[in-house]
Amino acid sequence: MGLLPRPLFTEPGLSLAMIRTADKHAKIIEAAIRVFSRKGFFHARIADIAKEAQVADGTIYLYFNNKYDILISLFEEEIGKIILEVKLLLDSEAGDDPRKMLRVFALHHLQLMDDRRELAEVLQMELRQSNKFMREYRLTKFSEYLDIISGIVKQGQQQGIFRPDVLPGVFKRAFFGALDETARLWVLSPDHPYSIEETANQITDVFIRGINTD
Amino acid sequence: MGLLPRPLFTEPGLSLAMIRTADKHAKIIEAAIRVFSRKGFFHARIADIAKEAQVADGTIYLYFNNKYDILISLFEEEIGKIILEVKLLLDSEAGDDPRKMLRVFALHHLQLMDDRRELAEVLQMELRQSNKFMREYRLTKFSEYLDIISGIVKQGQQQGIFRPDVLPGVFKRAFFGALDETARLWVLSPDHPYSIEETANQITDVFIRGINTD
Amino acid sequence: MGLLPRPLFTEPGLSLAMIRTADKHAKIIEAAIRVFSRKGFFHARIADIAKEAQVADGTIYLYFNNKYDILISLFEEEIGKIILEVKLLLDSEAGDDPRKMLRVFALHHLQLMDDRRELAEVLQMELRQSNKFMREYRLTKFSEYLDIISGIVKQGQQQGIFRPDVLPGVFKRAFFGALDETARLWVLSPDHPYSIEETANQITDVFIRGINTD
Amino acid sequence: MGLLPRPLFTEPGLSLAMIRTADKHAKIIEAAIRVFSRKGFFHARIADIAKEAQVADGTIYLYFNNKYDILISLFEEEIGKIILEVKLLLDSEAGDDPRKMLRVFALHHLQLMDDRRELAEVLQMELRQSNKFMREYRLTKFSEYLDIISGIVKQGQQQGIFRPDVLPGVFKRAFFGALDETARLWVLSPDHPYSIEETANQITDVFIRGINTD
DNA sequence: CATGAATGAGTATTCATTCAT
DNA sequence: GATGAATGAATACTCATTCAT
Repeated sequence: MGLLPRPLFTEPGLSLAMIRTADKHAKIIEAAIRVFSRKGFFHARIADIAKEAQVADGTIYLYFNNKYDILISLFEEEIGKIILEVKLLLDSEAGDDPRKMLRVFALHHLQLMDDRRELAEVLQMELRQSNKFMREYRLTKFSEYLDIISGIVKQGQQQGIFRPDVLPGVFKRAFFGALDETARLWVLSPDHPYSIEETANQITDVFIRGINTD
Repeated sequence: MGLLPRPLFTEPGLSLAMIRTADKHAKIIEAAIRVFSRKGFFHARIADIAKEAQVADGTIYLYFNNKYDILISLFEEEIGKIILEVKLLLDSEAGDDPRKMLRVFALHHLQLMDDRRELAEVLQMELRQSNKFMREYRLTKFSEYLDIISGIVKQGQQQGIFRPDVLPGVFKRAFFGALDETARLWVLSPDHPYSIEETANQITDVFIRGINTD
Repeated sequence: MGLLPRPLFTEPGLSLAMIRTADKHAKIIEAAIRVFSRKGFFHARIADIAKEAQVADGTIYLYFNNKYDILISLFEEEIGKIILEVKLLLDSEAGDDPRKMLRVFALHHLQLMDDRRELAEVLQMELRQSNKFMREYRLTKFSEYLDIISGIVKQGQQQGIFRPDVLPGVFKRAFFGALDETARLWVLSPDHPYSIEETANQITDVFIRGINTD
Repeated sequence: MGLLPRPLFTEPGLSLAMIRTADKHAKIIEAAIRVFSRKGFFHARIADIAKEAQVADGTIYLYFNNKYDILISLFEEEIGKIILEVKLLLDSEAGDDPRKMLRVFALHHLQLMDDRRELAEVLQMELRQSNKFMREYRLTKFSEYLDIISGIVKQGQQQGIFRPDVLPGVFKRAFFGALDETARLWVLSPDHPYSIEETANQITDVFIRGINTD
């Protein structure tokens, strides 16, 4: 590294075609986020997504098996990105302090839901709605996201900072649920009375006090 | 005339027709809960609900304006019942202790979600899913349900038991979200590793420690 | 005759029940005229007619076999009345002059269509629309109405006033069609530029000149 | 490049796609004429028209907005064609003689109604039936058709052949009504006792004598 | 006779998906 | 790969008619 980076499009194994392909795939996902957030999954039409992505209806089926596959892919890919983001942030900003880590996680989650309103709506709405269909699918990335929380808890317990009798598997759901239900309010009524930081701190405070030893 | 007591069914406000009407209405709501939980709102057919309720398709439209109206009615009526239940329980079992009250609320919520799995699924799924459509509707009953929590918090703050800097409006969402996300897991995978009581206590412990003064 | 007329309701064979029956029958026909004219036959609902007639839906089926039967009855009865009216008028006002008779017929027809707008609409619209179904039915009264015209023509030919080579069976349709198409315009756009008398005269003038000998 | 002539199907304004599109549109209109004439507008099912046109149900909605739009398009297009036809015929066969023109118009109208029985039925039936709905629509083509008649009358009046006191706006409706009511009989009972030519002449005779100066 | 709640057959329209070009 | 015209299955809702009261 440090030498001239090879231009992306000449890199072996990443042909022009593959880039174009990746482009279309991404364009469709992005279009789907906008359309799903605007109309909801069921009321969104493939034609809407195609128009938004500036491709033909049929083109979508070159990249996805069916409408539902777009939703699943969207979830896994976007949550995948979020996981990378939050892990990076935890490394760079929270040091080894589990309390700080929970704070960083909470703030990041709420900020994300506020910054990327359309994505938030899709994750909020459809993640739940689709319970029924999600049963078959393993939402592996979503589990991975929740496991960041339980990981923090375990680390805090090993450090003796968090009470050992708290079940990490219960805590992760409670913590995530608390954050997400709060964010859901914002999606519904965008003018929130308290700032994101304030809210994130309020919630984290309660949970940290709740889990601290002594 | 005048001597004979009027037969019960002519008593104003409770005619036979009204009883029959109430019956059908309830039968349809109950059928809808089962069908929505089985297939989800969008995949549920009016014909399915009619069959399940043992009425003709058209009969449903004598009691509800449209498919969506069934969902809304179902919400408001069922949550209305839950509110009555939990308020009664708080009165009879929690005395004036806000900590006890949170515990009772949590246990009741989780138990309900576990006992009435089908209703739980509908509330879980469709409450979220329908964000899009709910915007127009005021989910008044749902707000009322959440306000029970903030009411408890305020009472605790007045008694000096809970920290005054906790925002009841944030706490109510966090607490509800924590409970509901936990219950959601059970709806998806019914075999939960920990008992309901244990889980309810874990969550309430965290929140009570988190909100307690000192 | 000349003696006291027996009151209708005591006349043997015309019981109170029969009168009430006749009342309901008439009320329904009148309601149907209003509703059909407002919405057209197909869009009119039995419930609309029942409401307009202030009877229960089911009551209609005590007096008519089905929706279509109302339309047919309406036609035959109303046209029956019109025939009586116009024949009376011809007797009293046209003497034995076939030219005068055509004039009276034309004026009466146009005036009727103008005075009873709702009936006019039904006759105009549905008479045509229902071609398909009318095929089975013999619209005997309608034929009788047209035959008044051909009767006049024949009389005029016998008197040597009208050309003998005019076919009465063709003339009757042409004359009626001319009047009715004119009236149809009024039903559509009620503000007609010329008076009814003027229009009736214009049309009759053309036809009388057209059929007069030399 | 540049030497070879562009293949026909890339010629702007007449692509293969456009030809195919025109085909389908026409096929559907033709099918609709047959089906509407057989069953009437209201009893005709979209599925019937699709089957008759040998396309899928959904295909119809690529060319028309809804069922009613098919009827309107059918009217305007078919009457448009008839107008062209009759104008051509008037030019080639009637010279400048308004009497001859009326004769040509009458014969053409009756012949058309006889030759194209199915179209005749639709125009007869539905044109009337749909009064109610037609009010919103301007039946521009139909007006144009009637205006051919009033145009002839005006021309005759300018030439001093027709009486100046005849109102062209009344005459056009009377003449059309006479022809159309006659044709309606044939649609109902196809075996007409007199030939088309004879009937056309009878009617035109009456009207020409009726409108001639002295 | 009168009622009106209940019935269930009937259908226009939508839209995910395919496939010939 | 890309297109978008064509497909046809799927379904909420209406309303004429019946019949128990």
